[in-house]
Amino acid sequence: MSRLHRLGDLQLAIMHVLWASGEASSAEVHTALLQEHGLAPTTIATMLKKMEDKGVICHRAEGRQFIYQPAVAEEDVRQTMVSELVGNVFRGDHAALVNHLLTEGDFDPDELAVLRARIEGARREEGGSNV
Amino acid sequence: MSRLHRLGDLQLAIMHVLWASGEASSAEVHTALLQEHGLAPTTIATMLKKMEDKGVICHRAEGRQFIYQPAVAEEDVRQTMVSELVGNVFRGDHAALVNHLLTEGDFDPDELAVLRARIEGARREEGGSNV
DNA sequence: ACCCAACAACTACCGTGGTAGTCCTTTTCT
DNA sequence: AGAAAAGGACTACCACGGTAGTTGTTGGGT
Repeated sequence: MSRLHRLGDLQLAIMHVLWASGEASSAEVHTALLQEHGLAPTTIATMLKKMEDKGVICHRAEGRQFIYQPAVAEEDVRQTMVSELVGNVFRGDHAALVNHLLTEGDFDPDELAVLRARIEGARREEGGSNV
Repeated sequence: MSRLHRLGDLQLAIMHVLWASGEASSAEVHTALLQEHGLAPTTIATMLKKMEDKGVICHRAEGRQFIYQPAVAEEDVRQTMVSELVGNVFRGDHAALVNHLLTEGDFDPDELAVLRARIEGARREEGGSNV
């Protein structure tokens, strides 16, 4: 039932590296995040260890190196994080969040078209025969 | 420029009480949250103090009691929290979050209609004639 | 006048995210 | 073989959210 995966900023950044590349060594994650975060290699290694304890990633040894892989799907994490945001900030009103995004965000016409199509799809799915 | 207001779960729950009622004493906040959280009165009081230190609420003395008021707008907090979620979880792709919500969330037809209207509005504003 | 209840203040403690240093082992290069 | 580099293990620390007990003061009721 996809228990909740609440991740911190750095943890999410690391997960994105792993999701994108499928797997990566500590050093690879470090170099991937060096530009935006500029952290020490040991920081990444420590975080990877903590994340493995947490169960969101797992590792396999390759020679002396550890190769890490995601143990949770990006979709699951998104699910958890969005649910929590909706629950805590928007008091469970997910439509209010969409509204907020539409009001605040600058969407270009292409994105809006995609979203409109999505809504049409959801509407058909939801209402079924009668709408 | 509305610096970032990152709030925890309990802090958000407290803020909702204050936003809803305009102002409240520690005891009032406690009773308001008693059902869902069931926390000790001192816990609420401590949290209120920390939040005031943080600058998200302020208080005024009324007799021996402190009456707390929000010092940040709900919209500002939403802005911060959503921006952070979009940045950290969706890598800045706000449309992806809307997409996620449309895919995952169960919206009833009414909500969908409202959202569709919103999108139409945004589209006109964005791409169409000047506004 | 006195005692109790209310309430703020202070202190304490835990978990976790984030950051990093040091140490120990193993491999590799000279 | 011996030194250096690489990389995991262990330890340490800080900030902050969350949770709550203890203390001290003060105002109100009897």
